[in-house]
Amino acid sequence: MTDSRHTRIRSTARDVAQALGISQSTVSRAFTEDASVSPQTRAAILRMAGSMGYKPNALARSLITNRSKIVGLVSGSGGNPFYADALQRFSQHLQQQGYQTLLFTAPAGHDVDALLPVVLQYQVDAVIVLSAPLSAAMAEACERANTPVILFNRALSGAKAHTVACDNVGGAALVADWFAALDCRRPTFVAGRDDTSTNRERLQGFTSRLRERGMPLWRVVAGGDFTYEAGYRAMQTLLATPGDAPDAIFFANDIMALGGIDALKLDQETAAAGLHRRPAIVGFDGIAMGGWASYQLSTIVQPLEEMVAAAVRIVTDPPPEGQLVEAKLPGKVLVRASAPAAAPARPSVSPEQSARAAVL
Amino acid sequence: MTDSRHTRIRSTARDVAQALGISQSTVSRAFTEDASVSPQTRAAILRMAGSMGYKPNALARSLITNRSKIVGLVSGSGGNPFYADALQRFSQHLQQQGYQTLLFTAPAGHDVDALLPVVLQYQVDAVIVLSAPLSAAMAEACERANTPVILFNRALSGAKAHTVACDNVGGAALVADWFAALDCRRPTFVAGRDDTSTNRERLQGFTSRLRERGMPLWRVVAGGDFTYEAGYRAMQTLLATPGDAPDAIFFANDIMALGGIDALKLDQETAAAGLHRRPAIVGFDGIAMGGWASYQLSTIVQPLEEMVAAAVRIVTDPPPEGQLVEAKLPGKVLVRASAPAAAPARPSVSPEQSARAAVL
DNA sequence: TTGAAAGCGCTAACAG
DNA sequence: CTGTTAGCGCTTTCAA
Repeated sequence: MTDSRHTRIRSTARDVAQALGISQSTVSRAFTEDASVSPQTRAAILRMAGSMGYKPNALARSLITNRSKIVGLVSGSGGNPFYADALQRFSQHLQQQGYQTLLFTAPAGHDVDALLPVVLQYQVDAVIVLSAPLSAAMAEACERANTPVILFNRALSGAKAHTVACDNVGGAALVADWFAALDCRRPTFVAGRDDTSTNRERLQGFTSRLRERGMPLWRVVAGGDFTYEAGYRAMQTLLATPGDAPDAIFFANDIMALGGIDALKLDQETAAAGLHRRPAIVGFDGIAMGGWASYQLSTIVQPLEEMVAAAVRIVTDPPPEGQLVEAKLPGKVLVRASAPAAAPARPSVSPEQSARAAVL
Repeated sequence: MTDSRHTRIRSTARDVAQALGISQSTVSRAFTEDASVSPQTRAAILRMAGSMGYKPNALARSLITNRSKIVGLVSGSGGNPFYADALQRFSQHLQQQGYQTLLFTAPAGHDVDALLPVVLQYQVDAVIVLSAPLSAAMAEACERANTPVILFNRALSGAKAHTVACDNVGGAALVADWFAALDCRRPTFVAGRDDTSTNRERLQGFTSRLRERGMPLWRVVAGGDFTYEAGYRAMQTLLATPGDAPDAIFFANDIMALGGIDALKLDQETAAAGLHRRPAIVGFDGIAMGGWASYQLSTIVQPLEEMVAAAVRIVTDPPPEGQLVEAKLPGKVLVRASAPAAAPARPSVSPEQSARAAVL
């Protein structure tokens, strides 16, 4: 009576060795890049292994080398395309460096604390946290387990974790400059989840640069969430008192801005068209949908590829013991139709960039 | 001179045992659900483990149990939100069943063959292939390695692999019925990648149901790709000869349809508005963006949640040896503004249903 | 209920 | 260059 669950018969290094009448360790060496095996033996081994379908067991290897070549990627469950994109790139970059990605998704609304013990059981070489909050306690647990943690676009003050992020404060300041150059009178911020560092930093960077320029922040609308629906509702709120509309709106991220644009469109269809001037709209992220013809969203583009590369580099070339990386990469202005380019004269946005608006 | 890479000191079961003056195997038992340990010893062990930060090493466990509780999830690199959504759900469902997800992403344009050997080295309990083609040869390699393969929304004739998919043929037939009820004269199909089973099946289901109803397929436009841009260009092609426009278009998937809608909008702004009547537009998938106010895309919704659940069930409750699952789940019509609802009795449009178009 | 011992598949000394 | 030996951290008989 054989338990079928225990019947995963895959051939082992010993099987190959026996078939060839050589020692098991020689077989092992044939699969190690810089081990001393004669070319003939190696060739014979590889041929035999091929015909027997043998491949070294990565789990057994990890046990002895103490390095699993697995990275735990912990992510929230929001539907933000920016993070879907990031996830794909992480997977590809890591793969290319010989690492595997073990994916964990936090249930909606939860933080990732409950997941981490499991992640650690799989002996991951590092943990990357991707769009979900992590408690300081858990960061410490990783520290104790000697597993580096990399926070991607998340800040966690005082925690022993590496950080790779877009310069949210600086990016938001660019938006303030932009609105100033457009001579806007009623700059408005639509907030996402306000317990996130991205939201706080974008609001803060926006507000303080406006203040530096002597412009008061006209209004802040709480979206509550980084979603299309939240952006849509926020715009409705803003349009509720018709005589009192903003002339420039900075949304906490792109997908909210898309919702806002849609709400605005509907409103302008309803009201006598052209009754109030279209406000300038700017988002943050640089997701593909912003370039779609219906939106033509102006935005601050995060240097996603570079950010991912930076995070992966921390995994592949770990910094000296005890040293924490804190990378903050600058975002770039992308001008499309939703907010006109600023005039050249003042220290703000260059006009030549409006050429980049073409969608196809 | 200690090699720092080998210095991942995490406490082991032996450490805990020594600290408690008991045997290592007792510690092991404390972490197994139905092992015989006295409640007191277990409590003591768990407490000590907690304070030492000990957790069983999942890799070592896999080595002996011959089950890794890891599922390899192999995916293509397209930016289709439908698959991003599927990925998230897989991750959550598997997690909930105590399985981990090892993620592999095929480089753009490639099939997943090159990835599979690596996947197998990690001793995954199953492989799920998600939006990328898999060769029959590779499916066989998995078979030899005794690892079940589950193809998600992909067909592979003759291969020893389980299959979970939406009923593309049936769904496409629903679109044909719909267009017939609308009394369309020029039903058109915009194709995606034509080396995919999804594309073939949707075209075939559409065409043959049209034929059954005595309606000729008016035109097929090759998109080339399942992308927004491809849909956009296809629509431009269709609009190139103005007197000769289709009155109903079925796009191979949602995201192409969104591109098509945008191209159509632009065209109608340019041309004297209302010159030609808006064609009915229907997509396939049911992605969130289809519900956005700018699009209001009518579509065939894939039962994604059920499909994922079905695939995961194959992993958790494997069918008897040698038996292959072939699940085909029905899609559902979702009426929004881009294609009017068909009247129940007669082939005409009921106006009241356009009320369902509201987005929020 | 507990401990001792064997061994999963592999890598890494150490001899030869 | 190759074989022998000793474990990596764990589960699992088998006795006690």
